[in-house]
Amino acid sequence: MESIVTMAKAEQTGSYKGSEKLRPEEMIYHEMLDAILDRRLEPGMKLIEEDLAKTFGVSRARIRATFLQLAHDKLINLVPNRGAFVAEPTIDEAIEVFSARRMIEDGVARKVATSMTPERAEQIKAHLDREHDAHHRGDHRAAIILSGEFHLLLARLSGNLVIEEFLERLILRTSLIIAMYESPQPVDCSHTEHDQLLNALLSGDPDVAAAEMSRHLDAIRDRLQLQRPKPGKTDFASIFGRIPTSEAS
Amino acid sequence: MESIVTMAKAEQTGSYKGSEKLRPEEMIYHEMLDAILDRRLEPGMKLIEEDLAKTFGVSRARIRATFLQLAHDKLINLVPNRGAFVAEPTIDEAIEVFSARRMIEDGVARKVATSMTPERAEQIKAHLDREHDAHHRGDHRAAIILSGEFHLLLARLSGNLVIEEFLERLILRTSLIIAMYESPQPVDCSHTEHDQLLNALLSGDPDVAAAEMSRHLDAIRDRLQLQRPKPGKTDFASIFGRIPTSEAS
DNA sequence: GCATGCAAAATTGTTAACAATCATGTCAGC
DNA sequence: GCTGACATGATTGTTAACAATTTTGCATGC
Repeated sequence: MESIVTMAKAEQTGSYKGSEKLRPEEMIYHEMLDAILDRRLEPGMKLIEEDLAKTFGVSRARIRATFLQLAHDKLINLVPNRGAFVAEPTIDEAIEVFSARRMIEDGVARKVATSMTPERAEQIKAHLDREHDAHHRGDHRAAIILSGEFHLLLARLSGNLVIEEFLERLILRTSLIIAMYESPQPVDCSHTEHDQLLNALLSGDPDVAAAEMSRHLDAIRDRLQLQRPKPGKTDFASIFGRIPTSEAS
Repeated sequence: MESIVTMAKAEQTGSYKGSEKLRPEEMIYHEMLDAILDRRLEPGMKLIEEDLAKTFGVSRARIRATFLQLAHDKLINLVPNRGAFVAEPTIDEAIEVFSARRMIEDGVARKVATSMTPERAEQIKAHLDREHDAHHRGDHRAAIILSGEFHLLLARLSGNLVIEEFLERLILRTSLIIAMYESPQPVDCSHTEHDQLLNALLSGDPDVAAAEMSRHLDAIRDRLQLQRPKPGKTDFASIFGRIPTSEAS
């Protein structure tokens, strides 16, 4: 099974086969990343160093280093003397991430809108074609990846590496949030929203572009189920009232 | 000698003495941070694991973990099989960092301007008073710290923890850039610019606030000497023409 | 039956020794 | 005298064992 992340890198660089030659440390980081974003590792799950070390055939030291990376990206939590746990972004956290993205990507949209060229427009259109392709093929997995990369492409076009790297992490974090809070029937309509975004960018008006970007990010957020208590591993709320304390009802 | 960072934390929390109780790992991170920002560790300098381990009385493993943190913040470079080196931000990198800050802090300024309250205004004014104090006392060190914290305060008032944390790293990175490229006679006039910024924020107009923030960040950048080749450790350029190859002139 | 305390197991944190890699200096050969 | 191979030393990368901590299970006492 391909990994979401290595696939993403492959899409980006155009050489998927090359991903086999990743250094072991990067390989492990990406494998764990994928497992988390795929929810093969559920939020809150304990990550035991030695088990992972054996699984990947490396020493615990390397797993520890990988943990530091993932913790830095807020994808796992590191608790002293307790270990590592897959992150469980709260609703407030999710809202803040979207808010942060809006602040940053508004700026990205402004820059891209005011620095648009025919070549860049073509580049964006080519990407949208691939998004549409994936959508029509019914490839939900690829659609999610490409959707994230659309935002990353705009960040790259804005010409600032610092912003690009930060947004990359924020998009990963968003992926975890979506994995955790997405509605049961995932209605992936973001590809049409990306079309609208392109139109706004082509208008050349930074305010129009920023407004459209904000609308898009809000729409993604609003498609999530951020109002529910959303059961964790131990969900008391949905059990209360049904617990047979002695012999009630 | 107090550390810049622990001082900063102390200013922030109001309890400097408490910094002694930092966990050793954090202590080491902050010590190294300070040394880098103070230029006691010069850009490009090799950081040898064992020496540092002995210096701090810990194992190499901890130093290694600290390196990962610092590398993530782009304050050191980690080269496989070669070791760790204090980062040497290039001119292009410096320009990108300021550009990134402008994109983010424009948004911060907009939010703060539109959500201003009398209490918040007082909070900002109180901070500015401390900046003026430090300036009039001639305490350049404190002035630099407080200047950075001014921007962090605005980020906090913008109410987004994600942005706040990212900006904190970016400010550290800016500090290294300033340490590397500041002009010989440091003219610290940023405290008056912060006054102007407050006025803009009080106007309540997001566009005015964002414009003032951009102007301020550009001003900081323009006070640096980013045009020079800026000699590294081994400065050939300034030696060329004087080297006696055999017996020429 | 339930809470409390204790002991054993599991897991993380730390250290030291060993292996692999890279930088430095030396020497032979041209 | 200069170039390149080689040996040496320094440094990083890795592993395994040990110490400290937390979790779990069990027994004891109420």
